[in-house]
Amino acid sequence: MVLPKKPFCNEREETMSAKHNQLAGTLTDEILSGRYQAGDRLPSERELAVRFNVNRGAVREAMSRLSQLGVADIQPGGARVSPINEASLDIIGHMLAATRVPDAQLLEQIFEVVERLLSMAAEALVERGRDADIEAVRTQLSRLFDNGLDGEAHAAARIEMMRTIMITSGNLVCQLIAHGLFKQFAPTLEAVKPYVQLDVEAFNRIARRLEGALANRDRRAVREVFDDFSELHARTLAPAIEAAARQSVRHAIRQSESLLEVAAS
Amino acid sequence: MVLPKKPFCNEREETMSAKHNQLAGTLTDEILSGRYQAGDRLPSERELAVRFNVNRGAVREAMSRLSQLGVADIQPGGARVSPINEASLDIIGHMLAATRVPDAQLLEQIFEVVERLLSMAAEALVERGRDADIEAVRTQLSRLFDNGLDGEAHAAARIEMMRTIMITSGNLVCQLIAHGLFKQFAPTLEAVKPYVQLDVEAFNRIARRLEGALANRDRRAVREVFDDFSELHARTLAPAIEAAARQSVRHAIRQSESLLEVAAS
DNA sequence: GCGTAGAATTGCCCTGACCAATTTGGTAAG
DNA sequence: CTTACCAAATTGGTCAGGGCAATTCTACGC
Repeated sequence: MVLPKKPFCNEREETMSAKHNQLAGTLTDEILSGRYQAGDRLPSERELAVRFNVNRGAVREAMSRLSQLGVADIQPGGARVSPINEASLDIIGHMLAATRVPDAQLLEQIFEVVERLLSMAAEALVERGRDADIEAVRTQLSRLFDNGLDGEAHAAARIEMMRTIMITSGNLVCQLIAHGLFKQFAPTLEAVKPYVQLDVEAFNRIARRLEGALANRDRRAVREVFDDFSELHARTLAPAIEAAARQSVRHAIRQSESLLEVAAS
Repeated sequence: MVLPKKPFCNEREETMSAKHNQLAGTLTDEILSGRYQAGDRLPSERELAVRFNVNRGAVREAMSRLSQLGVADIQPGGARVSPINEASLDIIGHMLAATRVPDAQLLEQIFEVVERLLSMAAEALVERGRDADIEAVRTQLSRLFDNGLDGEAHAAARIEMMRTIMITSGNLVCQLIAHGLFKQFAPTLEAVKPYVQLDVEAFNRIARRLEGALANRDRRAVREVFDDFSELHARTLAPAIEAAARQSVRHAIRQSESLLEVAAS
């Protein structure tokens, strides 16, 4: 009975194995792809079980997942698909991965939201934050000045700084949204990173301004800097995403494979 | 075979019956209440099954839910509870309901986030929105001028207008967050509404300003109005929430009942 | 003390079945 | 032709019990 707690060592997260996970993913993708319209009845559990050659229990777990994801309204008598805008925030990840080309418009919307929340968190930080937290952000900020960074590393450092700001903000809601959004965006970012073209000059200018705003705890300045920062950040990532999208049209194939894989016991 | 679609008539939403739902709720509450610390091992499926006198399948579905909620990291060998700040946005509802007194700080944080997103949506609306959408918001706005409204109806109308703005914004991410947040906040709001004390004067002033800003599609004015609106809105709800909290200390009891109910087959 | 093999535990999946509620389709009344 | 209503089929929810693979725990040997 040696200390059974705090073994926070699970490195390999979310291998997405487990049949019910695959099934849930497949079904979610099918719904998101428009194969089932909002209001349509979903096939019954038993039917799905034979179609994908899995046990009904697994189907039930997958359906339960769909229900909590908010893409399906499941109740005795039958399950129906829900309108997309009534779903959970967690479908963003599916939408990013499901469409063969990462939807540029969706990414824009994500950045738009992140910008506002990031700005909010930063303002809270300079207004009510502890010195230590501000110092932590400044440390991360200083890394961006390293001209030796390639686009890939710079993008990672930027995202990390954004994450830190939103997490250190005392606002739990902000933390949860940030965590969820970044977590879902991570795979897309991973695929996009190699294509990032960096405008070092522009970033250094902004970083310097942010540095000053943080040091002075100037709330208004922080807000303005982050408006510009977010815009630049989005403008940097957008073309990279487009480039990456052209490269990988294999998403559709992978999706079909996943479907067959599940179907093949 | 008469049109089997569009029966969007399910009025009675989420009765929260179904054992696995109750179980998931109970477990979530137990985790959120701090009975299990982050990193602790959760009891095994089999143990939970006998403890709550339910089948393992039900336990599995509940656990699956916890996993997707992000409060537990479940993997072969045992399930452990995750840090709260890595959870899904959907735990907010549990946190609002679980604590006997609706946490004032949490509510403040919710309002803070909603304000930002609301402002964002409103700005997008006046900048890129269609006339019809703006007209819809103005219609809802005009209802707030009805001096006959009591605090309860006024609060409902306000919330509804906020919802409309965030939903009509083309931003899907904003829509999802808004929908999720309002949905989770609804029960609390319902309990609080009767205690609302209305400052009609202040609201009318703000409504008039908003009316003008919308009519002129003045983005900057919209932003400023919503800063003030949100502040007033929060200041109106806060004391009502406090009053309601004093009234209902029965939450803890209800929680215990729910636990026993599940345990009693 | 340390590492390793075996045992116990645990999550995962399966078969097969029953119940209660909804849906469905047809029938009778208006 | 429409409407109200009733029975059968369908469907989700739950249950029992068992096998498998991976992890965790334990004890043994070094």
